[in-house]
Amino acid sequence: MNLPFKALADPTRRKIIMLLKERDLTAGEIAEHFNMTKPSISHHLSILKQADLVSDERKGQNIYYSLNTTVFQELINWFFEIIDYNEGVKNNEDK
Amino acid sequence: MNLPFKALADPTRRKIIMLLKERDLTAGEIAEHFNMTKPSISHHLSILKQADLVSDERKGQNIYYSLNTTVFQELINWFFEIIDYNEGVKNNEDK
DNA sequence: TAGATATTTAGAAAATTGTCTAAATATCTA
DNA sequence: TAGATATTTAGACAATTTTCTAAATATCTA
Repeated sequence: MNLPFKALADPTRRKIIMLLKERDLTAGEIAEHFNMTKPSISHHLSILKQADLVSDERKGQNIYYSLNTTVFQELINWFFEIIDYNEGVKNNEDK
Repeated sequence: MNLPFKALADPTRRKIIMLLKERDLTAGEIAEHFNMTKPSISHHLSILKQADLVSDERKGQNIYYSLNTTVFQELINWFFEIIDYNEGVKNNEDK
C-alpha cells in the first residue's frame, strides 16, 4: 500500500492516470500532454508501473501504457475503511 | 486535491489516520504510538491538518485531533472516476 | 546493414520532505 | 506567580524526489 500512495502524490502522475482512464496511450503520446522531457515522463511511468497502477506492453516501436484497476480497487477499500463504509465489505484490518 | 494526496504519501501519517479512525486522540497519545519525537509527530499532524484530513481542538492543556471525513469522501469520488464507477454519481453526461 | 524513430537508463543538480534538538507558547495547579 | 505538563515553532541536516542532458537500447524500414 505504500508505493501506490507515493505514486499518487505527484500531480504529473495523477494527470497521466486521468489520460489513461480515457484510453491506452504510448509513452510518446503521454509525453505530448506535458511540458516536460520524455525521460522525465518515462521516469514517472516507471514509478506508476512499480506501484502496479499501470502496465505496459510493447507493440513494435511503441510501448503502450494502460490502467491497472485492481490496485485502485484496493485503495478504494482502504478509504472505505477510514470512513467506516466497511464492517462487512471485507474483513481485513490494519495494513 | 494535491495536499491530501501528498499528506497520504507518508506511512506515519497514514498510521495516524488509522489511529484516529478508532477515536479522537491528543497529540501526546498519538506520539506514544511512534518511535519518533513529539515535534516530528506535531509536524505530521500539521500536514494532515493543512490537507484538511484532520481537525484539532484544544481542551485545556491537550489538543485533540479527529478525522475529517469530507475530504476522504472527495478522494473516494476521485478513485471512482478512475475505475468508472461514476457516470451518474456526479454529472450524467451522455450515455 | 544504416539510419530513423520510440523509449529507457545513467548520472547529476536542485527542490522538497522527514527528522532531530533547542526554544517558545499555552494551560493548569499549588 | 512559579513550576509542571502538553504541544508547537524554528532552524538545521540528511534523505528522497523531481527534473534535466547525454547516452544506450529496441524496433522498423529502405
